[in-house]
Amino acid sequence: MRQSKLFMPTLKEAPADAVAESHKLMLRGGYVRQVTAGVYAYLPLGYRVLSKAEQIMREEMAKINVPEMSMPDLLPATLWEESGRWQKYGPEMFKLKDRHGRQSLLGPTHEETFTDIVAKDLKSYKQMPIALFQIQSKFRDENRPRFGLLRSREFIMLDAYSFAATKEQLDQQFEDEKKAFTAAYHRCGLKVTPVIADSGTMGGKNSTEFQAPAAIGEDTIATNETGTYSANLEMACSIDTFKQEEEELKQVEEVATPGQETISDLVDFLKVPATRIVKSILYIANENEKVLVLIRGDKQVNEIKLKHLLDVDSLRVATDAELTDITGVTKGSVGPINADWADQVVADNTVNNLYNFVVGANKKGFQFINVNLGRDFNPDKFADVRVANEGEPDPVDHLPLKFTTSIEVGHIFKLGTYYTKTMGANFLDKNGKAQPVIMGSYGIGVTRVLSAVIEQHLTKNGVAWPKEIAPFDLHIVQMKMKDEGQTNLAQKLEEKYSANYDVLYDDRNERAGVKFADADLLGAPVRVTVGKKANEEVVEVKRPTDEKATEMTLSELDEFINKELG
RNA sequence: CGGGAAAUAGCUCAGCUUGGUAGAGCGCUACGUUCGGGACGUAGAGGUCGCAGGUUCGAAUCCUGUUUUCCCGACCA
Repeated sequence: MRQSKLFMPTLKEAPADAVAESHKLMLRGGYVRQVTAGVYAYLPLGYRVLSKAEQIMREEMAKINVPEMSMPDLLPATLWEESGRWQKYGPEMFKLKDRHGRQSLLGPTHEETFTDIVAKDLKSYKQMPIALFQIQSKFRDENRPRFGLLRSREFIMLDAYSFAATKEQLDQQFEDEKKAFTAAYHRCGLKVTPVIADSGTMGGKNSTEFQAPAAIGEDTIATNETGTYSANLEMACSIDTFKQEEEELKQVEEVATPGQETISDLVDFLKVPATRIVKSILYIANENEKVLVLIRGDKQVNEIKLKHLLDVDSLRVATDAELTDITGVTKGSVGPINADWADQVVADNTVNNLYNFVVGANKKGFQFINVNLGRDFNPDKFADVRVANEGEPDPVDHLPLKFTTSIEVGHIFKLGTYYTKTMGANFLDKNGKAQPVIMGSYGIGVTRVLSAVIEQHLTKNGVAWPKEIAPFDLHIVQMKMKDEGQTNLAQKLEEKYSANYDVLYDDRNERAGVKFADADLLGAPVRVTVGKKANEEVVEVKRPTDEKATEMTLSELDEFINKELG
């Protein structure tokens, strides 16, 4: 490809709107342009990278015998009413009406469509296990699109769906997909950690996220140094290292703590450590159930864990008005004693084994001190509902947890029979008995992969593309277009290497500085500069991470390219 | 959805407080000089100042409304 013909509008300065380094680079390098908030056009360079990443993913799917197909973007609401997600999915769905007034939507994911079109056609256990995938645009009306391709409203996703007759088959399919995904990320040059994850609105209990550590990530993952434990912070568990010495039980006392609302207020006011105070927070589950959650003062409640524990669709902290309405007191005075208004009292495990601690007295501006479990109150259940802290031992090997921000580049789910049951996709098992098909779903955010790869491969002046997804393998940069010797050599190299590689030949009549700057920005794995020594058939070769270029003869170049690009 | 900021040339921004015919740098075009790390000079092209109302003799500037974009958070994957 001749660079003079490639629409590659590079910028010296990044638009002020861009914050993430990957976003800036994609705009500066001429990979993408924004059309509207969270919607991007892929220019030739961006499209090439995208296509290469998709090709890798196609190959990895083929290796596990999963064929490609394509579902429509435009879907009828009726399908989603069948699964119950027309309501449940919420405002994130792009909904629209056609001219006949029929409700439609732009697909944010395709569990329903695959259940309808594929699962319902699987009539016998003999047809399974089987899986299919597609790569297409997905639409999610994100509340707040940001960071370029990292959180956009229209994005490209690879989504695979598996159909099994038995749990064992599903487990095997899940492992196959996990392997294929891992291989695809690896080939894209992306460092990825699989972590324990929350399955959100997708349903199912067992899900794994693929997280790519990066400076700009929206997620935090907790891992130990050996990698034997890794979880999204939303799901991470850790061992509580605090231990209170056993004490003689003292008499409960009510003390006035006027105006003290927070734990740190009470620490100062009562002169006790936060570990001797139990925080009480009122949650509203499914908009009707009042759940009082207790946790030791130095810890925080993990709402995702709580949501799983309670097995509810919605969960939120009660508003100040609701709190007063329900308990009669304000923040800071709520507690578990005489809390008849609570439908359920859940205590985090950190509350166990405390002695003579402080809780709200359910009387405005008062606390009880010297409170003890069993004697003064009993929670309905104990559970782990706290946010893990960095440095605490992991639950597997008891090694300290390290937190890393990262980008979610994929998520795989063991869906089970939720969709097939609600939508009625049954098959006959060996005994001739009707059973719902057991499904799994597997997604890679293809456009996120691009952002993540860039985030992980930034250089001083651009990016160092991993060779398998670089927009071009070889960048031939001719210094002087008017020099016939240089032109001859550059064209000779272009022709020779185009047979096996993607070659970009910078044939623009630009100054050397401009060409070098653009070449750094582009970051092809191998750059060949054709300059002064063209007539001696000597070129300069540089990889994006090399400090300096190296002079090479043509045969040395040949060897180098074979070694670098394979 | 709560909070904050912004919208003036392709990009980065000034001008607005104190109303008076639209500015700079980079980029673009032409010519000349230069020619291996985003050159220099000269001459140009390019903007209904987001949109709609209002105040005024006169609005980029003041007022009202509206749209869009970005950031922090909540939500979500």
